[in-house]
Amino acid sequence: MTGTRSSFRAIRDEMARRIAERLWLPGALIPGEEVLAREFGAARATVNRALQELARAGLVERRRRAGTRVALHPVREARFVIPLVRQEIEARGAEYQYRLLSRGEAAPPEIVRARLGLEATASLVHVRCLHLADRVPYQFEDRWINPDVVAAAREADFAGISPNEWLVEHAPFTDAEFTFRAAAASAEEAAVMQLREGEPVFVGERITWLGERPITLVRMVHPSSHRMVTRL
Amino acid sequence: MTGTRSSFRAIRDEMARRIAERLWLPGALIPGEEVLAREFGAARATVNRALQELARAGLVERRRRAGTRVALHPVREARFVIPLVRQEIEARGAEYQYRLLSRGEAAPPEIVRARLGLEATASLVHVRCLHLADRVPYQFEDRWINPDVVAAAREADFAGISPNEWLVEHAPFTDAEFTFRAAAASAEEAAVMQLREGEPVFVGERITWLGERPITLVRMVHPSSHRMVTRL
DNA sequence: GAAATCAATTTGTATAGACATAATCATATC
DNA sequence: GATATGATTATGTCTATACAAATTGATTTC
Repeated sequence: MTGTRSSFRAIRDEMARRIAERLWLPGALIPGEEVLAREFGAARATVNRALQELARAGLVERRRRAGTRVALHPVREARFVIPLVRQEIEARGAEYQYRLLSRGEAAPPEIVRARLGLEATASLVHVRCLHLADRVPYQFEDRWINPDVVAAAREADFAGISPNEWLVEHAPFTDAEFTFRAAAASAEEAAVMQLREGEPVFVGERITWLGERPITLVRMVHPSSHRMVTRL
Repeated sequence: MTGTRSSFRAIRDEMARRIAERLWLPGALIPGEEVLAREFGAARATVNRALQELARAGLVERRRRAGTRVALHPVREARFVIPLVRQEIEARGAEYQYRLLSRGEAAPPEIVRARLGLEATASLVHVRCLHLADRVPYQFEDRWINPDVVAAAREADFAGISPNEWLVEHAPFTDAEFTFRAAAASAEEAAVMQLREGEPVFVGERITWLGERPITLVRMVHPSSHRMVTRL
């Protein structure tokens, strides 16, 4: 193939094709970087970059000295973009509205201790609000903020700006954990979202940390019409 | 910082720290690669690699000639690993069981045409089965396979091996679309999963293609105790 | 036969240098 | 003033080379 216009993209795609078309069978050892570099008429570093991308995508597994082999069970991973609710709604061409439902401070141990791993004495800022798309409830946000990390949260006015967006501006994070599941709407959720109690809802939860310190826990409740989609 | 042990990881993490701690503010232009290379005592290529990773993670935005700036709205993305059901169950230390419920061929237009975009005449292999963890229903799998792409699916014996695993072995794919949502259990789903009708279930759907040609559509139904979790 | 040791091999990473590419800014032209 | 043009500059990519790190396989030692 010498003479072909090479680039790590072209090489990566060609190798992905060979895997997809089973020219390189699952579990099989593929040629070493030097051999491939000669075949593609490129430097080893270029082939290396292509292979590293395939490895990151889960198509191949690489080990020093052992070489590179086609993944037996392509443990593919799906990536979901997590935008701001407002952007998500506006991207659909819908009108965005925001409504603050309640705001307070509390320290329920099942949140403070069990979920965030904080001392039982720590009190948290608690905000409940609703995001609407074309005047229909889109997401109910139930959020707890740790003011020991984000002191300004005590004074923040969440009537005009959602805690979602406020935190993006004021509280950088280094780590996050996402959970998604189905649940039955509680009486409160049903009332707020204009659903019947017990109706299925799609629930996302996110905890974020700055280093070791938890910043915020948020529970996001969507009606069952909500879909989370991604393309690999 | 010359003299510090450098590596693209160390440089990447140091820059991530500066962003997290707001030494580099959102929207701000950060120094160019050459300057950073001098500061870190590394080659420009090394700084480049570090910056590319930060860009991929969504922490910075880079444009030729314009330079690199800290992302204003870190549109973070969550990555979910999609393993085989069996691996998922065994990874929890639970006993895996598989049960074939039905197997046939049909061509319902709402699947053939509307979902897969095939000619109305195309008939599909239809498999329904159940995956159990410690003898409790874990996932109900309702799958349609396009035998025009995977001819062997017509003869495959799905009593011993789940279509899930069979397809991984026999049908490579190049593209996939994932959808997740909450729904109410249908009468059939409730019966199979030992739930009450209308109870919330967590539903995943996946369509895969080989090039332009659809391979399979699968609907995966989990009880509402199911959680899909990821970190960062 | 089991354990320890060592050499060989493959990927991982760093580097300097080069050119490509895209976008910006200033300038010239209509 | 609006539009084209071109120089400039920061990032994008490739190359050749070098050494590091991990792991295998063979060899030696007990």
